[in-house]
Amino acid sequence: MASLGELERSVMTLLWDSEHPLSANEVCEQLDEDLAVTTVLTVLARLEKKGMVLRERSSRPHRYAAVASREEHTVEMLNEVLGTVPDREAVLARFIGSVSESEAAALRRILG
Amino acid sequence: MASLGELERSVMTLLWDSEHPLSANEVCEQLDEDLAVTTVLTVLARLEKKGMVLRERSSRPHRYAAVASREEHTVEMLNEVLGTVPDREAVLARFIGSVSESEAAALRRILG
DNA sequence: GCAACACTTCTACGGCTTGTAGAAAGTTGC
DNA sequence: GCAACTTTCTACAAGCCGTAGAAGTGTTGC
Repeated sequence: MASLGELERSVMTLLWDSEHPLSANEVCEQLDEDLAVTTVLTVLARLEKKGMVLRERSSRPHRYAAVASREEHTVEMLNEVLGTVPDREAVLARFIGSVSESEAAALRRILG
Repeated sequence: MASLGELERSVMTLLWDSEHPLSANEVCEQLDEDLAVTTVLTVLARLEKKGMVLRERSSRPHRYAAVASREEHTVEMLNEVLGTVPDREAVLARFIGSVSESEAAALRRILG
C-alpha cells in the first residue's frame, strides 16, 4: 500500500534527508533528473494522498515534509511484508540466519 | 521486483502449502474464486517468468512448484526493503524496538 | 488413424499505478 | 492591473495485473 515508484522514492529521499520542509522548486533543483516543476508537484500531490508527505498550505510556495522518518516508514514496510505470512517468527528465524555475524552481534546488542 | 498481485499471491500460497507440484487444474479447483483455467495458466506463466515458479514441462498436464519456500521468499522481500535505505541497522534497531516482548524473546533465543 | 477430449499458447482488454508535463487558473508584489 | 511565480487540472503512455476467449497442440480410446 505504501510502496513507491522510482521518482517517488527519489523525492522522499530528499525530504528525508532535509532538515526543513522543501518547496516543489527546491525538490526539483535537487533532483538529478531534469524535470518540469509540474512533474514534481504531481508526485508530491500523490505522496500527500498516500499519506507519506505533509504539505504546509499556509506558506507560499507550499512546503512539503515527510510524515514519517525513513526508518519509521521502512519498519512499516517490513511489517507489511511480514504480514503476508502466517508465521512471522519462522521468517524472522530464517532472516536472522541469513545476516552477517557483525549484524547479528548488533542485533544482540539492541535486544539487550 | 518480486512483489505479487492478489491472485498471484493466492496461487503462490497454494503452491507453498502443497507437498507436491500442482497442475493448473488443481490450482484452479483449490482457489476460492471461480476462475477460468486459462486465467490460472496465465498467472502461472507470469509467476514462472518472474522466477517464482518452476514448471515441469515433461509431464502432461504441466506441474508447477514454488522455486523458493515461503520463508525464503519473504526473507528476500525483507532484504529488498532493507536495501532501499542507507543504514540497515538503524531500521533493524527501530524494528526490534517495535516488536512484542514475546517476539523479542524469540529473537534472543534465535540469536543464541 | 482419427475423433473427442484435455491442455497450453496467444492475444486482448480494462483498470490501476507511475512518470511525465502542458494549459489553465490562482496568488502576490508592485 | 500586470508580470512573475505557483498550483491545479487534465492527459497520455507504459507497465502490471486480473481476466478469459480463440486457436493451437498433445493424448487417448477405439
